[in-house]
This record gives sequence, structure tokens and C-alpha cells, in this order.
Amino acid sequence: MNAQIVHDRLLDHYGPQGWWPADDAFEMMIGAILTQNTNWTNVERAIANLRDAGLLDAQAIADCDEVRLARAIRPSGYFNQKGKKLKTLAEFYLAHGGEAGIDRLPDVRRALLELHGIGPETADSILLYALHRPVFVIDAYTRRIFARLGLTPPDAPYDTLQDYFQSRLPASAPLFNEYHALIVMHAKQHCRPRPACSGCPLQQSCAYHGRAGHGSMQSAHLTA
DNA sequence: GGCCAGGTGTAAA
DNA sequence: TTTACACATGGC
Repeated sequence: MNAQIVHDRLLDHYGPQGWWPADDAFEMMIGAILTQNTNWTNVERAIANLRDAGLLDAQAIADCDEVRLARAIRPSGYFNQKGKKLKTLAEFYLAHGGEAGIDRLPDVRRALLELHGIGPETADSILLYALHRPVFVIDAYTRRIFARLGLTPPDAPYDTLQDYFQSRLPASAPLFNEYHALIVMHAKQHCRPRPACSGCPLQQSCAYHGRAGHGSMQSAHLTA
């Protein structure tokens, strides 16, 4: 099992995911912040509220009262924190004249990481899904799945995991786009922290269930 | 009622 | 440098 084979099996099983679910680059960036440690269905509610309030716009967010902004994004959780983060992002977006201006920065990743509320996953999500850069996004699902497959250490730092993928795959934005989306799709169905695996025929050899070996159940899921 | 969800910033050890 | 904790809603 290797990184390319896992991708191929996921794609074969789930089909193309066509991410990111957003109408434009700015909405994509908004979603990247709102989805931090939060269920995507809650993010969809928050984005719908923003749209209804005319706040799906950088200038509107920059001008918006913090209380009103927080109220709009309430369903996505952490609404006070995320409200501040959205304002920071909107001001950054405006200062550079939109995504085209951001795309021209000499080091976009560093610039994004300097913003309050944007860490490595959010920065890389923006690079990949808004700016179409060949950057591999690491999230909790990626870490969990590949640790259970025995391919990466469970406590590996973000950059180490990112190197694992980027050194083994061609530097292709469309490939990384699909791969990350497929990882999320697969994880939601089969790789929860405590998956309900009653009836799983591979329990005895499943790494998750605490017995010997790596990846038997996970491999089965990938091939199922 | 507890766990979980496509993290990040801050402060203490 | 590592670890703990705050941030918060909604589904199951």
C-alpha cells in the first residue's frame, strides 16, 4: 500500500468529488475558516446566513459590526473567534485587491500564516482550492487514516505528513484536490475515532480494535 | 448525556 | 519545546 494506490482505490470507490463547494474564491476562503473544527453542515448554515445578510463579500464583512457578524455565523460555532478571523481575512483580501492580488504575492503561504486565525491547514486549503496551487492539505482525517494504515506515525507534525504526500505524488493541484476530498469522504463513512464496527468481519486483525497488525480493516474499506 | 466535527491561539509547565 | 485549555454550535 502506498499513497498513490490509496488515492486510486478511493477514487475508484467514491468517484470524483469536485471540491471545493463554493461559488467563488472568497467564499471558499470564508468556508475554510468557518469549517475549523466544525461540521460542514453547520458551516453551510452560516454561509447561507451570510448570503442572506449580504455579507458574502469582503468589503461588507470588513465594514460589518462584530456582533452582527458573529450572529450570522453562529451555527458554525466559535462565532466570536471566527468573526474576528473573517474580518482579518476580508481586510487581507481587500488590501491585496482580491485573489488575483493574493496570488501574486511572493510567498502566499507565509502571508496567510501571519494572519490571525489561519494555521497550516487553512492556509494550504486556500492555496489548493482557491489558488489552485499543488499543495497537499493535511487534516485530522488524513492523519487518522494514514496512521491506521500504518503508513505514517500518528503524532507526526503537519509538515512531516505533508512531505510524505508531496514527495510521493506528482505535484498536481487537480490530484491533490481530489485526494483530500476523497480522504474526507472516506473518513466520514469509515474512519471515525470510534467507528461502529459491530459485525466487521476483520475485527480480529484491525489495528483500530487493538489487535495485531496495521490496516487490515482499513484496506478492506478501501477495497470494499 | 457524551462524543464528535475538514483547527488555531495562547499560556503554563 | 511540549502540553493543556479555550473557543461553541448542532447531529447522533
